[in-house]
Amino acid sequence: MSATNATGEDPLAFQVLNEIGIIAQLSGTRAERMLAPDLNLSQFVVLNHLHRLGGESSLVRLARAMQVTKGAMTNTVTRLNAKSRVAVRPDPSDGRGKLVAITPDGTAARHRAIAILANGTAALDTAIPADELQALLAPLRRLRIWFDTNR
Amino acid sequence: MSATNATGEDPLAFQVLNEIGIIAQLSGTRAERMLAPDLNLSQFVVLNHLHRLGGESSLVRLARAMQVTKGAMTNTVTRLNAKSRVAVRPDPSDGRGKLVAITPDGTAARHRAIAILANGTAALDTAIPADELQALLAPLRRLRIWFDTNR
DNA sequence: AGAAAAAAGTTTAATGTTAAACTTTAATCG
DNA sequence: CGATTAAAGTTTAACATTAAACTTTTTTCT
Repeated sequence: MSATNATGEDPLAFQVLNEIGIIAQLSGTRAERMLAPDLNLSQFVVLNHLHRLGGESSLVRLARAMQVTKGAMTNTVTRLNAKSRVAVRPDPSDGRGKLVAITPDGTAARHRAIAILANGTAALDTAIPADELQALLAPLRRLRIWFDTNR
Repeated sequence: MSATNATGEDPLAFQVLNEIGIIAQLSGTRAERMLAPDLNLSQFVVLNHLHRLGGESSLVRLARAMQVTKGAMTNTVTRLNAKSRVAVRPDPSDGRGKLVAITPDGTAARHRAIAILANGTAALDTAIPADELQALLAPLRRLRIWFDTNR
């Protein structure tokens, strides 16, 4: 059984994942460049998550949400904490745990980042119609959920 | 002007790129795990590219095609060469350049990798209908081309 | 209650990446 | 031509990440 079909093309799933991989890399490095040197992308994603959450979260929950290891999250939170963009306190109900919350400084940094990134994708919004982006969203979510479930 | 709309949601482009980023990460680490320790993903992508190309390519062209730096490609090609999966020779028409070609060993490694990866996404093919994947392809290509053009 | 297992977080070594400096060769242009 | 500029490739330092070992605390089980 060959993985390439009669036309010599890669299987459909490969093609889709290949496009997704390239887009992720290009948009990721683009975002990194736009945010640097104030924030890196990992730090922004954590701030954004905490902002949406509204409250506190633990390191392990953050690591799971961001799909990184606990060690990587230790690193990211340590750097955010060093710039007072998050506040970290011991979990009063669990001696092992810590609780991480976004600070006013962190909220301000997130706000600046959102403005920068939105500005950076403004041209995209004009190049690709909103309904086309909208149509992508549901299937992409299904894909993401599948990978998230089957790992 | 705020980047979040009246419902408090992220802008559409953010949501799409966020899903894409997560899928890329999950599918990438999945592929890495499946290929290890024989190949890593970068090496596979280079072999796959050279196979499709059919001929030789230079380091810089490979680096551009894979969207990585020249340094990263030096690293990847050096490792592939060490396992005789590519052959490297000086470019006869340019004293600075090198030409990289896939070897029979490289073709075999690629073939094994394709089989492994196709097997790994077989479940995906049953979970997500082919026409849904097919429908994703064109808009994703447009997105990829936009990011590729505007960097 | 006590022992064993699991979970939260940190640390370490290894890996792969980028950006930038550098060497060598080719192309440009005055 | 000769000098400058650009391009191909390598090397280096810095950085983010992972996997795995480790410590501390909590949960589970008998």
